[in-house]
Amino acid sequence: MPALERSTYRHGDLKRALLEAGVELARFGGPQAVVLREATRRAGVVPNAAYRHFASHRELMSAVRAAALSALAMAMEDELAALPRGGKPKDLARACLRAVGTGYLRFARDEPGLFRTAAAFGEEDRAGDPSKAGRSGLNPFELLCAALDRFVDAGLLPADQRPGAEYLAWSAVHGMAMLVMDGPLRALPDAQLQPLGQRLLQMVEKGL
Amino acid sequence: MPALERSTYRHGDLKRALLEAGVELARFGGPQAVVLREATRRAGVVPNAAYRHFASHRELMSAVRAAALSALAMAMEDELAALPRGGKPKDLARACLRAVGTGYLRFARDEPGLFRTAAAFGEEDRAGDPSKAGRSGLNPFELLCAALDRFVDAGLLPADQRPGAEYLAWSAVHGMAMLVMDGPLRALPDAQLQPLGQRLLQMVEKGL
DNA sequence: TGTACATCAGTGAACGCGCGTTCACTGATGTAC
DNA sequence: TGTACATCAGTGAACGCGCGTTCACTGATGTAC
Repeated sequence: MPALERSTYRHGDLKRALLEAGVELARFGGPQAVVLREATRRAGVVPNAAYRHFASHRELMSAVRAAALSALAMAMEDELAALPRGGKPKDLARACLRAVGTGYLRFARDEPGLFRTAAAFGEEDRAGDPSKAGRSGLNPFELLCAALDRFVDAGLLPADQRPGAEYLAWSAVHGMAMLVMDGPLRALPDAQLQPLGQRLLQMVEKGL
Repeated sequence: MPALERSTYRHGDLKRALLEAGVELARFGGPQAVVLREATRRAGVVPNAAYRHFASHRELMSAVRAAALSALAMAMEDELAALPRGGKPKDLARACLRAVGTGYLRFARDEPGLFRTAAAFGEEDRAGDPSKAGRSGLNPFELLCAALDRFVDAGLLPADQRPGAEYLAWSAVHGMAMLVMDGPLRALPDAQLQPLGQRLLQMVEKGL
């Protein structure tokens, strides 16, 4: 099994290459498609070479998932960054929560494979793992919590209703993300999906 | 590979036995665990015997999924049946929608493997397939739609808000079901999960 | 009522596949003298 | 500045596993005469 893309005996950056191959596999096939042997194939390396860098398939998978979570966090941050500056605090708080939800839904739509990988909760979750965070250093869940905290600060949500609210909001948005990815909303054109997503977020705002 | 549980050459009811074995596999391991060879093993039969009754693994899977959907529908109907008779129409309509959601969440909690199988939207969906329905003849989605129609009839939801509302409600409840099954709410004790589910349903009611 | 025969449910053996993982190895790299 | 050597990244070959599926078969059942 000679190396196809490489003239040197050493690869140079195999760990990164394997991770990138794994992410690419996840992108098109979801977590199921993250196959160690296929990642090594794409890196132009013999299967067991992976074991120099990952102790097991599980460990590679875990790294891929962290990358997917990080990408999701960035999609949410992109929406936050696109928000107009200034305005009334209440409007801003509303816009932030909406941006967080919109980013989540957009990522599920644009990158279903990566989204499914990020949402594969099966693997354990070390809190505060920076490899799962976006540019702000917050992971997707923390971004949601921060937006809800602003909601309370702006007086849009009674403080005694705050605990657990993150799971209510997350549920609503996560559910729609699932229906969009491989559920009955998969075939819905963007022009109809976009307003449906906004209605959902409005429901959360009003219902919290 | 002699039959272990059987003295006759013919099995007698192999199709049913395979389906039941498949459901049992799904119950404990989700859709991934529905393995044709294992189902035949449990039925005390040689692997290829399955092909007398199912054209492929896919077809067995599809039958198992229909059974899971049917069980889900029944869990929802159980909640509806437990509702007190009489009362004001508005209260009744609210209670119905809540019952539908509660049944959905309860099933996800009690039968995560079957729930994941029912929610494996990958397979195509023939509408009105009676094998996916509960005792009322309605499948889970149709039960939700019926509850929402009542909501409109009772004057709790403007008719122009009705289209698409099923996807908003479904999203919220489905999302929480996912978080409960293998997400961060998995470890939450029932005593805390129950009120959280009710808060979610209240959010949907208010937010629609 | 008894016998010949068609049907077809289940058998036995094998196929090719791809996976994760282990083992002993080889050879390029970089450091110590 | 040159050489000996330790390190360790990648090789080569193989392992056991379980899967879905195909083939030619066998033998119990039920029907037609």
